[in-house]
Amino acid sequence: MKKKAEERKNQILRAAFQAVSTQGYNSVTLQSIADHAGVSKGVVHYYFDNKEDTLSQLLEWITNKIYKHELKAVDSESTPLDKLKAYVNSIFVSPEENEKFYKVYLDFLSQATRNETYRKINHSFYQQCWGITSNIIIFGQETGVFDQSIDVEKASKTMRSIVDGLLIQWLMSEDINSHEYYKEICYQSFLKHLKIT
Amino acid sequence: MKKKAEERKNQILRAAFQAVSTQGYNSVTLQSIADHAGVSKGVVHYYFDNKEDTLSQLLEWITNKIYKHELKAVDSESTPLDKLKAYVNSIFVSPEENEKFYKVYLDFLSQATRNETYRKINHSFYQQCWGITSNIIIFGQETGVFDQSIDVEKASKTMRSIVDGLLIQWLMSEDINSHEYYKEICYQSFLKHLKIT
Amino acid sequence: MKKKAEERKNQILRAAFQAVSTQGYNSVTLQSIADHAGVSKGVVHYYFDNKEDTLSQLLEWITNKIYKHELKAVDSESTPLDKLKAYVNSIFVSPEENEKFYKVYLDFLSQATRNETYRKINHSFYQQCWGITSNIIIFGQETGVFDQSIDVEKASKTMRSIVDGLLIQWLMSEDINSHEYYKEICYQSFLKHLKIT
Amino acid sequence: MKKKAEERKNQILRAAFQAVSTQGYNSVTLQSIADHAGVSKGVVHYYFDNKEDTLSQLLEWITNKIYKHELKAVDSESTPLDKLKAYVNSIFVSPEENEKFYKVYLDFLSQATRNETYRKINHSFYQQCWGITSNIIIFGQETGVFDQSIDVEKASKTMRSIVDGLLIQWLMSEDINSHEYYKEICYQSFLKHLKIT
DNA sequence: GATGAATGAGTCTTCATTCAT
DNA sequence: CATGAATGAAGACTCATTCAT
Repeated sequence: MKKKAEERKNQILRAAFQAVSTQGYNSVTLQSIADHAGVSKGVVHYYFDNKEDTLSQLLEWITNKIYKHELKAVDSESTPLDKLKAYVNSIFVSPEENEKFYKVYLDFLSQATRNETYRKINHSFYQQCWGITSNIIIFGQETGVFDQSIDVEKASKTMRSIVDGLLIQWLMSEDINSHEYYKEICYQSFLKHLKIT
Repeated sequence: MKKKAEERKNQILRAAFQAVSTQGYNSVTLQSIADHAGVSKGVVHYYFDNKEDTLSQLLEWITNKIYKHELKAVDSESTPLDKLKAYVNSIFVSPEENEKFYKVYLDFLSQATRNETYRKINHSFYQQCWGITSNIIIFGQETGVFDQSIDVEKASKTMRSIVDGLLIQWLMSEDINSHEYYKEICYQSFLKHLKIT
Repeated sequence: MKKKAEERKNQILRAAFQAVSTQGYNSVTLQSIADHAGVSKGVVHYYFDNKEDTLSQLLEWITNKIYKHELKAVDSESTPLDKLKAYVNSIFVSPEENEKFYKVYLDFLSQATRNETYRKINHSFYQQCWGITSNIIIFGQETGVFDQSIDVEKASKTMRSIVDGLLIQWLMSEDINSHEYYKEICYQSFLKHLKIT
Repeated sequence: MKKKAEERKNQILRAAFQAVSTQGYNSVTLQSIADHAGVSKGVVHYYFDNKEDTLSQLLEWITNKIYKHELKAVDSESTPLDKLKAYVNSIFVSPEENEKFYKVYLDFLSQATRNETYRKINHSFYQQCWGITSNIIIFGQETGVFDQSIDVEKASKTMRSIVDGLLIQWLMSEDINSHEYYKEICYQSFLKHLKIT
């Protein structure tokens, strides 16, 4: 029985993701989420306390999915450079995916500036992201591929900032097909930053 | 008479900035903007067509102010490195100022993903920002301070992404006093990126 | 379930009729309609798209009711003259009823001059009214009671104009008790017009 | 000085007529009336107490103008039949004029059902209209052109109802070019009613 | 568990009216 | 006299939330 409830929640979260991505955090209605999920409005309230609860669980769910996706990609490679490449590839998936996710993610960032719950969830996500790059950098330093003088913490923050910042610029650009171009900038910036010797 | 109207609009835009920064783009009400400006609700409608008009003019006004502020800071220095330093200083003004502006700015970024008007205004802002760093980089290359091989366009995008990305991470951090720390990361990342010779 | 919704809509339309009759088309508020129906404001919006939708459905509902009432009265008689008499009786029901309906009807006529939806609904109503009198006239001509030379279409238009025009004059008169007098004028005008032989 | 004020008021009333005809009684704003008159909003309030005062003076002004127009037309003819013809002609002036006036007039009728001031003004207008036809009928009876048995009061009411009713039907028709047709119906109905011998 | 009818708080928006200049 | 800036009351509409079925 528990399983069924879990599935139901996932179904609603998936629907919520679609709905928020299309309509935006503030324009989205519980009715619209219910419609996307193919259930009635009451169901959403049955599985979630209220609108904010629904959406904060969505943030947790989606950031966790993204993190796992990135982690898996990095783990499946064995050299620092391959891991770095895999990381960038796992982030710049496709214009469609990135657009959908970053629209929602920007909404949450915007909310998080004034909502402690969201802020904390997002902070955890950042820590996970920093963790991935930290591991890559340390591994690279240990194997002599990356510059020894790099401050791991600082570099991780810079790398995350490049990812977020570039994808935001891409979203704001007039040309959605510049996706590949921004991906390139990201990877080259990473390399430059880690001063490959 | 025209002057008075212009002042009135600025007064309302200042109030709107305060109100949006505190309450957020979507929670802000025209009533609250009017309250912040110390005028009646009707006045806002007298000077602006509607809520969206008010807020899009706010975005234009605030990004323009920020751009001019950065430009002035950079122009007042004469060497590439001083200009770079001045640019970073003009961005990382103070925790209070940065928090206020970036809260509002994130709100607008979030809106811009689904609103062409906002997107365009923000795109113009980006072009202005890219322009500032491009000039610094080219100047540095001409004077032999920065690496000749740097792709100016790409570097400018990376630099803007570092600024945005770091300030977002700073906003999300638990420690608002890490402002100085993030500023440092920004400057060091810039230097590393321009491969000072 | 469908039936309940239908009843609810009728309940609201009845309430809307009362409200419009009392306050007038433009002064009526959805709140007032809700009050008259003994429901909350939201209910009206639940069953109708918006104010105009509510009121245009009211126009359709009320004109249809009037038409059916007139038709039934005429159908229950068997001679042309009796039908004519029944028609007049079905129109001039009582001062209270006529006042209530014609106040609302004048409101809609006034709206219909600038609103295609209302104009069309009202045009349909006119066609139904013309149909009733046309049938009476043709029946009268066939049975040799009415003048053969009467142009059925023209006569129907004149007859409807006499009904509308007289009831408007009655509404504008200082003496609401002149109802019977205006009814008499109507019937006599009809007879004169059909040149009873 | 008095003359200038009178002209000013007329200028505003003319503007109000245009504005009401286009936008409707309830949609019209004092701003729009001021715009049509080419003056500022304040001016309207200077010459009229408030919106209702403006519009009730408009009703008086416009009905008076119509009455004088009809009276003049009738007075310029010398035989009963010519007077009757002239009366119809003075009413069915042109599609444009009739449309403009009857839109406004229907608005006022609709208001008059719940506003004593308007009702009285309109009742006076009706008395004037009845007066015109009464005179024609009596003149026709005296000269032996019309049926002696006609009840003058009743016939006048019927004749006014035919005018109002037909013009309303014409306004509601899909074909605004049927103007001539409705005029014909009006004249023929009048003749039929007065039983020309 | 699921549905969707009902509620009502909260906002934008319009506009008559006032009044200082 | 004329202007138009300012006010604020009023109303349509949205939607999260509740709850009876």
